[in-house]
Amino acid sequence: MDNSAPAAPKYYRLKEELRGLVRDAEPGSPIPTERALASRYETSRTTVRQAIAELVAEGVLSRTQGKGTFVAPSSPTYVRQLTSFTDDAAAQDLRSSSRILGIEHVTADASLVSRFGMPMASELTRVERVRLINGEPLAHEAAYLPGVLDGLRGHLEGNGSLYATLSAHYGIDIAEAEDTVETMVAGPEDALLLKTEMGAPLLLIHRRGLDAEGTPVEWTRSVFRGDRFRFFARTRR
Amino acid sequence: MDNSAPAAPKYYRLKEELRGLVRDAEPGSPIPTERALASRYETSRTTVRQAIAELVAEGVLSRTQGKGTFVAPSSPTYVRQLTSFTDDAAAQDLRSSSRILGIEHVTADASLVSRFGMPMASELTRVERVRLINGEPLAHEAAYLPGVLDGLRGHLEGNGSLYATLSAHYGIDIAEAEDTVETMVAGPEDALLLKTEMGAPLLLIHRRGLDAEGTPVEWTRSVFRGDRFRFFARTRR
DNA sequence: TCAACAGATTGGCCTAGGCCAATTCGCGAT
DNA sequence: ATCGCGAATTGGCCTAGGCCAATCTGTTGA
Repeated sequence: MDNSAPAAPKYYRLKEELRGLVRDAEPGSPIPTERALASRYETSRTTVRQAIAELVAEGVLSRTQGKGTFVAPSSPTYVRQLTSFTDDAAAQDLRSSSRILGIEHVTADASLVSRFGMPMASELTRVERVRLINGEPLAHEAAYLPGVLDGLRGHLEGNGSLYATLSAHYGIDIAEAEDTVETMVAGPEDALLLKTEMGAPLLLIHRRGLDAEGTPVEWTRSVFRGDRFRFFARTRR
Repeated sequence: MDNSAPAAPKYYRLKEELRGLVRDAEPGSPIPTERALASRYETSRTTVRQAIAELVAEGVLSRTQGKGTFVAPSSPTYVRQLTSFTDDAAAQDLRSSSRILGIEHVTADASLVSRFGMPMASELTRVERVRLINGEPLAHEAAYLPGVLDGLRGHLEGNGSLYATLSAHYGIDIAEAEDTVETMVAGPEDALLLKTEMGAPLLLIHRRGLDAEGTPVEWTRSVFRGDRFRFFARTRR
């Protein structure tokens, strides 16, 4: 009779069931505890946790040890359109900010030179930051810039925009950017920095920034939360 | 003493351990069975399975019920660069092909019209396909094109390229494309069509194709396997 | 020689429950 | 009232093992 969906695993049916229950619920409102759900749906906590885990990965739910599981606040989805994080956020009426994890000078690694086509600069500046939207972590990125940029931290703490700072204080203008977008699974460090869970899907973006002459002047590795983020591109043939 | 990584979950340590073992292994070679690994590492099968599941999601391993778990063949990573799937594959020396799931005429839905800025065409043509690289499924996509395109199936079965067919037989030339890229988790249908696992990370891409006058002439929803695929974009300010 | 069948093997899914850590709540002392 | 402490609650992680389905393997019989 019913051969439409006979083989769907139990955790998946539960997941979709929960998704339906949550759809009309107030963001931030709690859902029943795992033990309660296991009892209500006559299943084991393991199965409930598997269903919840995928909904968390999709950004539908969020959970905290000791507190409970909640309907995820519908965080604004940040869309990457232009080349500057700060400009993009402003264009979407989002408050952007950054937490600087470190600024340091590094010597040009062979892999950096070859993989990213940087000119043979013996010294590079590395800027590692967490990018926040409305106070919530969205991305973790490390930018490499050729040369020794003195006083960069001070300038960055001022307005936050790397591109604006580079243009105003160092005469570096990024005219063109090449982005490569791929998926990634969150490890412990990513989970911590982005306040997400291990195993959550992330977007890994490598960017090469070029100036007006086509010379590479930036290479950045960014990791974005898979929920809360979309990448936009316009291509002409 | 050792406060470097005291709190890393067991399944994660096992995952990285396995990743190391597999790094130098021949693609396609089998790894020990889940039960054997559980015994060797003095853990439970549940924990082993969690470690393997993430490695499968990353494309490092692949497994089949009844057969075993294997080092994933290092599938070529398809990179989306231009606007045409067929052209991109050719540029990367990959054999591309398509499996047509259905071609049908649909009446313009309000959501289609509003969300994608299609002109008010009462009739649309919907083309649903699975795109393959070297015979392996890479993407599942559904394209909507304005108007009733007679004989489309025949032309598509000929060369496979939708854009080439539209240009040659229907006078439709896509000059510009707008892509939105986001993550997604594989459900049962996606897993089946793309020969991947439920819960595996996917890339969901919505494309709006415009002709030389800027009129929308295509809207496509594509789901790509998260391993095996990268998206490339070049942006000028 | 080869086909068919029976058992063993392997991953897919699930159960039942334990211990720990983070958080919350209530009660008692100040 | 308020602070502090301990118990209860909740998610995080793990164990041990069961049943099923898909696959493989060896044996048996035509």
